[in-house]
Amino acid sequence: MLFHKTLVNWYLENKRDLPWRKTANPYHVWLSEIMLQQTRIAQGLPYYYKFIKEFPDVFQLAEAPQEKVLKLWQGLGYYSRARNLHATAQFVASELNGKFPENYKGLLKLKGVGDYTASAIASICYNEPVPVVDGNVYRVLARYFDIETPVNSSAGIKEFKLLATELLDCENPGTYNQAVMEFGALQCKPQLPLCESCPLSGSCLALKNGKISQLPIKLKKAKVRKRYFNYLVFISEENTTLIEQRLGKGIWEGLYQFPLVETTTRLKEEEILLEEEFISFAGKDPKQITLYNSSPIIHKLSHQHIFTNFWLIKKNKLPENSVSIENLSEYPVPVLIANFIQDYNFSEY
DNA sequence: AACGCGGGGAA
DNA sequence: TTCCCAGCGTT
Repeated sequence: MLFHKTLVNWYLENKRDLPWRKTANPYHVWLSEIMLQQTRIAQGLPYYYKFIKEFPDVFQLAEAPQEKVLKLWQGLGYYSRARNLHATAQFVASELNGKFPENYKGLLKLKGVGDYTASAIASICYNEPVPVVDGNVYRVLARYFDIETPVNSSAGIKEFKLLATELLDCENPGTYNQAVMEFGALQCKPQLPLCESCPLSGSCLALKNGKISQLPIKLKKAKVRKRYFNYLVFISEENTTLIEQRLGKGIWEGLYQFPLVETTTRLKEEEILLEEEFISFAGKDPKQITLYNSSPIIHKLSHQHIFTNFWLIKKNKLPENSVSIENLSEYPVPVLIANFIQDYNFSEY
């Protein structure tokens, strides 16, 4: 049987019941695709429900303050997706009368929509014959055809895109595209794929050649960077604290945090208390400054390990721009900060 | 072409 | 630990 035919048959039998599969509404499909970039369905699903409930259409998303969008996105990671999502909603609402572009080329122009996402929306919503090539597709094709070209090399990107184009089921590209991805997620999994029950096992070259566990091949990425954060948690007698928004480029852009003193090396407790920058923010009265965590909290991201200390600093009064501790939960914050706020119950003050 | 960008689940 | 997830934008 044809490659695409086998996959679509498998898909119709085995696909998961997911909310964005019940519709061809481009707003819903677009939202789901942005959320699922580099994100597992299990992790993205609750966020999808939250967003659909809070913003039933593109106009309501467009009208929302960016902070509200970021707050709803909190915990999902890759926050530039949320900012681009919001910007694109505003563009579609105001410039396109609320109608998304109806083909690959037009969709590709939207912020946050790249080759994969434009192909996904165009094929699913408008039946345009364009192939998706995501992590699942790389894996399925690399194995089935025993291709050793690194999938994240420029040669690999070209080769797999071309192959995917040839394999595409032009009659129902949306269903086929979802079929390959679902097949990669459930059957042709990264670890311990289910080759015994695989409908393609008879013609899979990697299986035949005993190379399933070696494919796909990826080029190694850069090492993780270590960083050392000291957060200054001020607490006034009026139960207010100081927060700041992370500006400029870099991690957690646009999110809020406590005032931060970052050091280039790992310092002992006594040493940071002597740092000029630390003193200028926190003062040097040892009676008012205590370290909350007994050992550094290590927040591990795929590209950074952040060693964190939270310093509690009592003050009589704080500047006008301090915020009430009760209102802290309204601000979008990194998971690192959210965990602290939850763990440290401000109740004793 | 290479890098930066989150957080979490699975083995 | 290590891998990798319905990738994109910037440099």
